[in-house]
Amino acid sequence: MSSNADARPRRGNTRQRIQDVALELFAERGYEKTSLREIAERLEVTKAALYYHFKTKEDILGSLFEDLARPTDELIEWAAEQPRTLETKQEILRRYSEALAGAERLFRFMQENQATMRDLQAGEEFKARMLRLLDVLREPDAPLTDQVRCFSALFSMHAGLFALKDVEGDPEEKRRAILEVATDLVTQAHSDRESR
Amino acid sequence: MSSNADARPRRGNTRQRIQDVALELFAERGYEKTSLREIAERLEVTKAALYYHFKTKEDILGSLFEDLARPTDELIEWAAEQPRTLETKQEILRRYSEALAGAERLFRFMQENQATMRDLQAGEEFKARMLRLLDVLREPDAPLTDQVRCFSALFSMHAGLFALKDVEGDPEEKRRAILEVATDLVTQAHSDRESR
Amino acid sequence: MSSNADARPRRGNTRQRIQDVALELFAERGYEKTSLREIAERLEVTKAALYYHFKTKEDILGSLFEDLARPTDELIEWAAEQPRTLETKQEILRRYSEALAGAERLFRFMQENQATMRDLQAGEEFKARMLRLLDVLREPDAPLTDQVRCFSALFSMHAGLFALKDVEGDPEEKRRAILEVATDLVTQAHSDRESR
Amino acid sequence: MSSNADARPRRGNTRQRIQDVALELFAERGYEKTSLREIAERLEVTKAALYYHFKTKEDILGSLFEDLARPTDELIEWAAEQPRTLETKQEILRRYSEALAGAERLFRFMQENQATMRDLQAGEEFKARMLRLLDVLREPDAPLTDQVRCFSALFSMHAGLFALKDVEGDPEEKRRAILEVATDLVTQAHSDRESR
DNA sequence: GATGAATGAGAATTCATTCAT
DNA sequence: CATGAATGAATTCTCATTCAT
Repeated sequence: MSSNADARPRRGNTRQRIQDVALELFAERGYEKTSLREIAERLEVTKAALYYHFKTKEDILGSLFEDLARPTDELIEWAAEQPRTLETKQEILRRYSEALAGAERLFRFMQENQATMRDLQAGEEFKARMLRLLDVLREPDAPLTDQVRCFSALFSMHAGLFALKDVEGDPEEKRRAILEVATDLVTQAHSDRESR
Repeated sequence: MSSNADARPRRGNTRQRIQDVALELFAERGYEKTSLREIAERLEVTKAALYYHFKTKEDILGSLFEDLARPTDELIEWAAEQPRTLETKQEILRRYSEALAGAERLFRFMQENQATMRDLQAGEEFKARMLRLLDVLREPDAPLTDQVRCFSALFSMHAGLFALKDVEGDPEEKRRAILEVATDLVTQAHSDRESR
Repeated sequence: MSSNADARPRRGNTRQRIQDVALELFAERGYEKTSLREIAERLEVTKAALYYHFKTKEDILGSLFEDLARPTDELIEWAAEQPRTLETKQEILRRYSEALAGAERLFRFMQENQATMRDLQAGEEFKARMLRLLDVLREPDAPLTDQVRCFSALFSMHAGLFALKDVEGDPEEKRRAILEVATDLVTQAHSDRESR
Repeated sequence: MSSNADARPRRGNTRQRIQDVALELFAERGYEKTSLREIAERLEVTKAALYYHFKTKEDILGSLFEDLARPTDELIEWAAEQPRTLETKQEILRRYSEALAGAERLFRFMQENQATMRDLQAGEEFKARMLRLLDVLREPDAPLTDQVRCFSALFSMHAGLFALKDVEGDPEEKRRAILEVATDLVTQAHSDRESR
């Protein structure tokens, strides 16, 4: 019988707690403006303790991506193998929307710290993934507007995550609205194919 | 014979040059990662010279907004006074697209440094402007999806500015494609009004 | 044979050493004219080390007060509880004179950096203490001259600490002479009470 | 017809105005904490203008002493020539008290910025004057206590200038009270001479 | 009698990182 | 698994001062 079910969960989970607090602060105040001191203080450990668990500051961020972006990664992997049908595309969006919702803070962080992401290893990787996803959605020889539509669909899903924060109602409802619009865009882009 | 042909061209333009270099670096490397030392070095002046022209680092950024975002400001002002017709909305997008193109680096900067913008005075102001613009485009009692469409239109215009950079072809063509998609979205949102 | 006889004696005493050197320099050259660089250099540590031990420059000074002015504080506490007899007053002066001698450099510092003290937290606190001490010595309804005498007694004790430095003889003898004059003044002020 | 009788008295008096504002700020916030920028701003001129009138910051302060401390200087000159009678001493105190009142801000400044004064030329000079004044008051072979009394008298007059500020009543009355106490002290010191 | 533009030196402070214990 | 103590490099900013105009 484990000793502390809901008591202060200290112990093997320090790594986890660092990640939690780090993500919270990174998302809240930005990567550069969050210092390791702050993270350590909020956790009531010393800065040196952080270095026991992670090699560098960038590493902490990296670990967040590894842990939180994996579902997204798998989704993209899966998507790349599907046939390029409309149904597939729609399903991809549906799943991507959920993936985003599941790691909201992380994606919000990315959205708001793009300049920072650019020279972080995790940033490069993420950008590559996005492009692969885009490649699944769009038709290479489609007119520019349709390409934009696909891009727009993706981007709106990202941005919607937090930009609609101070707009209105129930988050889940909003998510579905965004998904609907994105699906519309991709559908339209897909349909244009035939009329060419 | 004029005294300094190519000698130190230290005329009244230093302030301008600071702004130029600052915007360049801010956009390129991000606000926090750009130090005043770098700006000064690139200009071959001392850091103190920057402080002769601007009170703080934030002030430099602020001045960029004042100078570059004014056309946008005036556009929004104008937009707020127009009747809420479809044509108006389309015209607004058209003009906004141009305004964005005219201050591309600045808007790219904003897009990529949102976390930073959040606690800058200029950030607050900009956000407020965006919301006003959104208010002109959307119908307050429209269904959520239509609201999202309007938001999406705006956001895609911003993001498109630079996110399409590493995608393809002629910038002007891309801009028009983005504008077209945005217009579609707003048009669709507007038209839904009747079918309610 | 212990490992570092005269090697870097970098034990737990750094904080102390900072305080020592800081007080020395603050008293010698004034608070503003003493830079953290100087303190660090004289200690052969880096500036950052100072910040490990103290949050700010003002904090270093604050800590000196906390450590050195405590005896004085306790004395004032004690004084406030005594009956307002002449004997008490004399005893207070006697003790205060000793307290001053025990933290000579600190009081000299205060005396010579009043302008600085004014906007330091420690300054406010000290002033409040002085007024409380004065309140114990003087009779609230005594004539103005007697109030001045009490104030003068106190002030002379402070100033004497260092102003007599370049005057003459044995410090301890001087201290006693100052105390005697101060006692005279307070005694006179107290005696006047009856003749009113 | 003169153009500006009571209008902004600009013109030949800038030097004066600099001195006024400088003294005001020096006394208010301390010498080091007062920057030339502040002085210039309050005068609505540029820093460079200050340098037209004074060679350095220290020079501004120096000029204040030259202008304001001259009466004191003359007094001391005069005092040094008088016979060493009790009446003389009393007269000296009386005059000195008035001299102090006439340049209150300057003396307050000195009192509160002793650490600064120490390495200013004006500081050295002033200290020398004080010692000469002290030499006129005290008897060289008097017991230590009596020497202290003289010193105390002088010092109380200085300190009283502003330390009694937050104590009570009418300034002029306070000045007289201080003078009275100082006179008492010197008288006592003088009288002891006989009883030796 | 002043300004506009700049500089060189230096201030306080913060940060990511290291390492012996 | 962690801390205490420290560092080196950087950062933003301020100051007294200079000088051509």
